[in-house]
Order: sequence, then structure tokens, then C-alpha cells
Amino acid sequence: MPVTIYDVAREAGVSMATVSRVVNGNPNVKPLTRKKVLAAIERLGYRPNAVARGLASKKTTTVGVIIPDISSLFFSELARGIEDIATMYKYNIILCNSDQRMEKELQLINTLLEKQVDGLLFLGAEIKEDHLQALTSTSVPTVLAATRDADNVLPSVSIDHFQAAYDATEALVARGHKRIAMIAGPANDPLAGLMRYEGYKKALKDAGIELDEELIATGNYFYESGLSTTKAFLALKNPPTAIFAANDEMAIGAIHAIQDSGLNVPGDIEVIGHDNIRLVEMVRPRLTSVVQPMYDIGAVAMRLLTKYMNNENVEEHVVLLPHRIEYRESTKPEQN
Amino acid sequence: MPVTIYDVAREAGVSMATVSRVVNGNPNVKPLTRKKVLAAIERLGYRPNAVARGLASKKTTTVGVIIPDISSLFFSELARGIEDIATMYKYNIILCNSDQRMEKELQLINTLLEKQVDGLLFLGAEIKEDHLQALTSTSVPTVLAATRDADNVLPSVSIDHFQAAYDATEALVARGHKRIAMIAGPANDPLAGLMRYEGYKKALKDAGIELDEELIATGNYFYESGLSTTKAFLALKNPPTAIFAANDEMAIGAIHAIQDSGLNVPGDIEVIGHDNIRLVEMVRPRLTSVVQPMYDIGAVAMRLLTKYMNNENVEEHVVLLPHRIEYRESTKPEQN
DNA sequence: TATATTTATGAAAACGCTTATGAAAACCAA
DNA sequence: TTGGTTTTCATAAGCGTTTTCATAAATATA
Repeated sequence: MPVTIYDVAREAGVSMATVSRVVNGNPNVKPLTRKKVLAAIERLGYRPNAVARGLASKKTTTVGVIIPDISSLFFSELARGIEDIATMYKYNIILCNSDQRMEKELQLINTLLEKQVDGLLFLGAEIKEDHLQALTSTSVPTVLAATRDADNVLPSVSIDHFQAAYDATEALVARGHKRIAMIAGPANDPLAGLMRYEGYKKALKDAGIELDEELIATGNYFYESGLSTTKAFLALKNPPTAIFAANDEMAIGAIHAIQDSGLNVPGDIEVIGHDNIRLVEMVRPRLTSVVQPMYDIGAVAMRLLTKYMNNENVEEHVVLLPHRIEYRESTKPEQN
Repeated sequence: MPVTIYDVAREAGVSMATVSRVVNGNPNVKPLTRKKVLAAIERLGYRPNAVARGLASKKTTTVGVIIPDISSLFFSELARGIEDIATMYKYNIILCNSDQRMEKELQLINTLLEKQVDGLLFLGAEIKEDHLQALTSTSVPTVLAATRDADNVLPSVSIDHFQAAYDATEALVARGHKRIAMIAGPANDPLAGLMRYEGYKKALKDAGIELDEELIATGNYFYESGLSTTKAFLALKNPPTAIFAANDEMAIGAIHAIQDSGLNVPGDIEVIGHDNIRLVEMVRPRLTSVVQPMYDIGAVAMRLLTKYMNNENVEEHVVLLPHRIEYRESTKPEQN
């Protein structure tokens, strides 16, 4: 039988209200009384029941996190940022994998709301009407991380994917390339998929390079798809001299496909990846990549959420974190 | 104001007990009544409050997971296994990073118990007396994953680290090597650190190869330490012809150190890693590695925990999952 | 000293649900 | 019909806190 606040009250010779005050650090308790209560707590090994507390106070100090796949290098880094800040603000995290399946996402939102989370962090790709519907019809504050809804209805933390892709492509242009291939993400992924593709197109256009459909492939963000799409590129009668991949794993696949065919990176073909996951340092040549600050996105999103949960004032509800390109050996120095 | 079970009861013209029965699938409800209640729930958009339910039923359908670092490839894979099975059994996961710091681990155990989790999954390295004390002094069932306490007091799911390291070393011996180096883990890590080292030593001994202290280095499981320790090996006047690393990241560091010095893997030096994380396929040459089934360890541990939470009978509380070596290009075919 | 304030404490009512307990209703056999 | 079962449901007592409200004690003010 676990010891309750009532047991402590009796042991200390006070009322449970007083024990509650002591436990919650309410200053209106005489020092002597506080000491007595603390002693009783110690003696009995009292451990407050957070569920009961949650029912009474309507706060659970728990936030729900819906994430596509925690085993992904990208999202696990993000999750770490989330959790660190959550801990800092005394929140715990209920972590759920959605696999980006809408039905599951909606169901998870519901489950987490049932569990009375104080806030919700949603990571994913596409935010559809149903998501918006589910997330705005509740009073529980929600922040999107590493994604955004099209109309910026919900608070979100991400980077400017369009500009990031533009910059990466431009860097390739600046190195004199005319035939720049892209391994894009799925088109139903509005940011990492579509936006990065748009940035690539715009950069080519601004450089006066005509778009060649042959040089555009769609991958699924996994290594394998980088490998296979690049093999196809290499089989072209006029293959690319540079490749921009929508994420690092595919970029590394590209490098290996190039190397496997006897060509050299960056000598024959230069490669730029995206996200700058830890992997980029563990490959030869090390991968030049657009830095997407995953940890920071998670951390900032969580911080933002705490503000909403505390009813603090928030100046800007859509935050775009800065990106930059980290140059490594998969690209050559810029020629000018 | 959220709608409560009471509102539903009024709307449906029944008592709240009946609503509760319907919500919880209690069969003792007339079909017609059930339909009325369901309709009322639908009409009002009722969403049961899991906190209140938890208080009344003393079950939260939530389990706590203490993990060293979710951003690690190794642990995030494990976490995925845990979460998948948890979902399957209708549990949610509260995920906490411990960074292997004992103080934090103990504090997390306490926090999770306050939150009234139905079970606890502990992942880490060393299980000390304090851990045992904290974990056994509660009635909340606990399972260790990817680790074990020395006396097998607590239920656990892991592999036979000694044997795994023995097998890896033996594989190198079978390839004719006499100078086999090991990049071990920290000695205060009893399994992945110490046990794997012991397995290595035993295999050498059984092969009649004398232990050479020069060929033993201690790393921290990160890529960098594989790189630096291997550089030191290569600087030896009599360098190793094979390297066994206690995990894959260090093994990949070793490969790159070897390649950077102009030597060839496996031509000049063969390398075996441990764990078989997804990375091993994303490196050239692809890394031969001892398969530790991370996902399965997580999944089995969670499954085991569900049994304890349901008071089911458990035959064996210490489960050792099988391991094997996956041969890739960082080792040569066995010569016989 | 008497009065007004402030500070400390306790009693008791929520919080939203589950779960005995037991009564009424429905069913059954004889 | 009658009595005995079985179903179906309502009443109400928790579950362990927080939090109002009231009051008592302590302190300050006049």
C-alpha cells in the first residue's frame, strides 16, 4: 500500500493541505512546520502521485511527441533536442512513432489528448486539412517541428528549405557545373521534397541553365535509393558532373555508386547532401552538406511550446532557423 | 469545458457507470443501450480522460523507458523495437535520456514512478547496487534491455557479449591472423566493454596466441576514437593485421584510419565491428560485423514487460538473444 | 490596548473516472 | 403462475491530489 499525502499529514500532525503546500514549495508555510512535514515525508518514503496531482491540477507536466521514426538518424537527433529542453523545463515526453501514416497520426493525436498532455509536438512531413482540424480543435498548444503547414496556421520551427536547396545548387553552379542532377524527395513531402526541388530549379534558372528532366530523380531518403538513382544517372549518355541530394543518406549512396563505377568524388563528380547528419563525417570523401540544425530545431520547438503552455507572449509563431553549407571533400574548392 | 462521462450519461439517459462500461467494452450492456451511449459520445465528442481513469483504475497504460541517448544509432533502433511492441499492446512510452549518469538515472526512476508508470524499461551499461535498490524496492515491474545486472536479479534481454566477441576474434584467427588488435569499450561498461574484451582474450588464448598489450586500446564507442586508436596501432613498429572493434562506429573509424594511411582493407588489414548498425552498409568496404539484434532486444524486452504487467507467468527471466557474424567486404573469405 | 493586516493552517469540495454493491428487469423452467 | 437465475443498470464510495474558503494566529498599525 503506497503512502499517501494523508499518511504524511497524520505522521506530521498537520492537514494534507499543508503537506501539499510543502511538496509544492508554497512559501506560506512556517519553517518549523515545513521541517516537520519534510521529516515525515522522509520517514515514510512518500512519493507524490503525479496522476492524482494531474487530475486535481489539470496539468500533467507531460508533452506528447509525434515523430515519423525515432530510429532515423535525422529524427532521433531532433528528439534529443526536444527531450533536453523538456527536461530543463521539468516536462516528460511521451514519444510516438507515426511512420508518417496519416491515420496513425490522427489516432496518436487523439490518444495523447486523452492522456491530457500539456502540449503537443508534431514532426512529420505533410500537414493536411485533417491534421489542422485535429490540432486546432483542442486547446492544447501544439508546435510543428521540422515542418510547417501551408498557411502557417500553427506555430512551427524549421528552416527555409527552398533557400537551402537554392544555396546548395548555386554552390554547384559556382563550381562551373552545367549538368547538375538532383535526387529529390517524394513530391508529397511539401518541404524536404517539393520545396528543395523548387529551390534547385530556381537556382538553375537564375544561372541560365536549362532544366534537364533526365537529371532529376526521386528517392525515398534511404541510402539504397541514392545508390540506385545515381546508377541510373551514370548510365546516361550524358551523365551529370554534380549531384545534389535531398538528404545525406541518399548523397552517400550517390558517392558509393560513383565510386563503384570507377569514378572519383569530387574529381569526376561532386556531391552535396542535405541535413548534415553525423554520418557525413564517417564516409570518404566526407560529405559536403547543407546544415539543418536538427538538435536546435527540436530544442527551439520545445522551448516555444513551453511558452505557449505558460501562456507567455510569443512574438513570432513561425520560426525559421538559419542554415549554411558545410564544405567537405565531396566538393572541390570554389573556382573564381 | 471538456465533456465528461457525466455529460454523456445525461445525454444518453443512463448512468455514468453504464457509459463507463460501454467505453471499456464491458459486455454487460444491452445492445440498444450501447448504441444510445455510443451515439451520445459521438454527438458530444466525448474523449475519456486517461488521467482520471488512471487514478481510479491504478493503471496508466504507460511505461517508462530510461535510455542512455536516443540520438545514438544503437539505442534509437532499440527504442523503435520497444515502441512498436508497446503500441501493439496499447501502451505509451515516456522516453528519458540518462546519458548513463547514475544520479540522473536514479532520479528518472523516481520521476517515472511518481508518474505511476505500469512498468519500467531500463537501458544502460552498468547496473550498480543503487540501481538494484531503486528498481527492486517498488512493485512496478522492470526489465533491463541490452544489459544485465551481475547477479541476474532483474529480468533482462541481451546477447552473450562474451561469446559474441569470442566468435569475432576467432573468425579473425581462422583467417590466419596472429596480430589481432582490439578497440575495446570502457572497462566500466561490464558487458560491451569488459565482456567483449574477455571474449577476445579467451579466443586468443584458445588459439595459442599471446596477448600483446600494445594491440589493445580503449575507445569511447565514437567514430573519432576508432580513428585515433587505429592511428596509434599503425604507428607501431609491428602493427596489427586485423582489428576487432567493440562497436561499429569505432570499426568504421579504424577502416578510415587504415585507408588514410594508404593501406587497404581487407587487403592489408581486416576489420570486424560489432552491433551491425545500419551504418555498416553505408561504408566502403562494407563492414563485417557481429549482429546484435537491437530492434529485437527492444521488442522482446517490451514483450517481456507486458507479461509482468499482466501477471502472466514467465518461464525465463533472463533472455539471451542469438547473435551471428554478418560477413562483408572488410574481411576476406575464410581460408581453410 | 484595540484594530487592521498579514500569514499559517485546516476542512472540505472538486477533479473525472472505475468499480463494488445491490436493486430492478428480463428471462427461464416447471 | 411462481420462484430462481441471469442481465442490465444506478447509486455511491473511492482513487490521491489541489485548491478554495474560512478561520486562527501572528504581526503591524493606530
